[in-house]
Amino acid sequence: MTDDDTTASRAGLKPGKRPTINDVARIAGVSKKTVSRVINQSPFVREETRVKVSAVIDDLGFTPDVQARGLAFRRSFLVGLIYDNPSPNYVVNMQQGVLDALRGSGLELVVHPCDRSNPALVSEIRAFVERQKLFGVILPPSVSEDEAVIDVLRELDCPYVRIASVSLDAPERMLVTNDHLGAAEAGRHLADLGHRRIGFISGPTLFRSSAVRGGGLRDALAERGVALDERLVVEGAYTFESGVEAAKSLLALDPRPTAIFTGNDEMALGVFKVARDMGLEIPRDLSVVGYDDLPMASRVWPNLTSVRLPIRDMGRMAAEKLLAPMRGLDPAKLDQPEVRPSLVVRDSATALKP
Amino acid sequence: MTDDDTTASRAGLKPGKRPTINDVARIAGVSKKTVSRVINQSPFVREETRVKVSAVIDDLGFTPDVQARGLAFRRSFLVGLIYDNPSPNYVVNMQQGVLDALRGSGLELVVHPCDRSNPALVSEIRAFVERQKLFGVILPPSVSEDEAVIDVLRELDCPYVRIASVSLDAPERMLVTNDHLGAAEAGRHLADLGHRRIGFISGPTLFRSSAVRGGGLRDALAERGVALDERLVVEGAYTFESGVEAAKSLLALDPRPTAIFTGNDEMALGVFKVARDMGLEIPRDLSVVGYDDLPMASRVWPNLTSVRLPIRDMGRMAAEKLLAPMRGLDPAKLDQPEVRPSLVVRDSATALKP
DNA sequence: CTGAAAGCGCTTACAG
DNA sequence: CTGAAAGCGCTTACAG
Repeated sequence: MTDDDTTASRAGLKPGKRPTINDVARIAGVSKKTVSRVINQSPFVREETRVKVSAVIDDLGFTPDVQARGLAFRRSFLVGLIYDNPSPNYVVNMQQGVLDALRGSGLELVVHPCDRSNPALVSEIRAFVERQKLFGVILPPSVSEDEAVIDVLRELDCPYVRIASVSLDAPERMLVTNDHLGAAEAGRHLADLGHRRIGFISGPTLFRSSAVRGGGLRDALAERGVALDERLVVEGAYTFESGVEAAKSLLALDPRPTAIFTGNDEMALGVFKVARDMGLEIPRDLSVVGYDDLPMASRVWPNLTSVRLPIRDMGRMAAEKLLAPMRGLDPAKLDQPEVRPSLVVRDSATALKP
Repeated sequence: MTDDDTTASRAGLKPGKRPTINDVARIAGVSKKTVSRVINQSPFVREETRVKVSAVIDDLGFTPDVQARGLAFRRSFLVGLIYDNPSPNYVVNMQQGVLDALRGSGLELVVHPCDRSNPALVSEIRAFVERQKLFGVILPPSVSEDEAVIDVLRELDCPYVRIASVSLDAPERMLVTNDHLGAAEAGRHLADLGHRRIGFISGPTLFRSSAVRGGGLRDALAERGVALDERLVVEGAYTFESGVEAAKSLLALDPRPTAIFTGNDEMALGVFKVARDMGLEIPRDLSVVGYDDLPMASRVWPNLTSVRLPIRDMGRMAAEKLLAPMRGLDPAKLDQPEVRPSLVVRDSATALKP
């Protein structure tokens, strides 16, 4: 088949130029408004017309110009991901999940890292959302918990979905992760291994999940008749270094805890380091359970027992909520399974020797 | 100051609606074309006029509509990052570097992971670039080495910058990382520690950097009078698992190598695992040097000696090349320092005991 | 150095 | 169910 056989050349389209809605209309013998209706899946098009126009669209390989549509709609086809989570693994998994949901929708993903300690945070987000007239925004923790940011999105009439460990908004704008459950599993695991003196290195209080995870641990232990000693609770910052500091203070106690649960894996590795420096062997002398199940959890020695959050799935589910109205679905009633963390048992926690 | 004092309300602008070029023109008492000239920094505007118009722009907080500009320019204000590197750390650092350069430019970053083994790779990239009419694209390895992808970008007249360990394109479209140098540093380090039987676990041949790093190692050893035994060279896949397999085969040799250099850190951790399983202690019984200097290099035990690539800087420099024409600069003559990897010496490689 | 007209490729609002 | 007109907010090409 030569170029001259294509519909494009038969219709006398300029080569090298993309076909427009006018070309489709002319060739299909309808008005451009009708083509527009077909593109936008309007029900007010006769089936026969729809088929005819669709055939021309496919034949020409026509795709509507996003800028022109955006200008007319006063809305772009870009989804923003605004995040302040410092873990590369978290960020990349989240991005991939969002992209999973966006695939085939014609929407693209624009990434926007931010820093909540930056005084210009809100004005920068405002400028970003307003300039790009974003189709919608996805907010993982902790920026999802920032009401000043949310206020701006509401004011700009920008759809959003928040991901958080507690319900902060209407169901159609929330994806709640059951962090209480994940921490509870970790707590039960340690209690069932016989541990009674259990240390907890929490995340920073800026993250709602820190308190939720602490609550999950506390409740699970209580369920087993074990009280969480508040003197064994230390606040970390979700970083390796903060894990080191917290572990030093916990392991300097006498008697020291026989097990430590950390709010994330980075801090668990800080515990590993301090234990090694003190000549303690994990898990023989100290059991450790982390949270996040980073790839390195299964690379370090001993392999780290950790709570896994399905981050990629979370990204996908949040994006699906954002797209639901476009697909004629009710985002509040989306049939999404609850996001449940699960404990991945490896070698860093073991039964307490009597 | 009340709302009624603002220029916007004095001029009778509708509240809640963003000011347009027409508002600026009317208030400044010029035509919209003149405002357009000011926005686009045309030299053909009298200084007095420029100042007057700029004042109104600032006063109104006017920012041009990106969709409308995009439609008229036939080009969006989006930079695409197309990548297939599987390392989350690499990806996030690269994104941050690109964003460093984009900050303040009004451009946004659209991420596009891809898979070179996907037969639809080229058509998907074409659709992405064509639909969004990208301002430009940045390509890290290995997709930067894919000529079919580059052909499409050329055909679509989409500016791009490639990042690679060898020069594959004109200087204004290339950021070359001196991987030969990085691997050579690793090689010299091991030779200087007295190692003679040195194993090399390379990356996949699909990555040009694999061969370049091997060459750097070989040349540095030769420089020290040490020959790289080709029987001690094994191809890995840049994954932990492939590092495990490669390490098994290398450490089963008799005599086994006294040191192993790996094409990346992931594979180095595979070596750690095998050594541990075999009862070999690093660095006493085996020295290991990695490449990438992932965050976990300083978390594992012993801390991993590794070659660091300034990935974030690379992202920034590549993006600066892409933006140079917009800033009236010549991208080929940009004053960018050469990208030089550097060896970060830690504890995983030590002097060979006689 | 400045401006009135036409156009970028779509959609909304209104008719029929 | 379908269409002609006007508009989204900018820029290009042409005058002056």
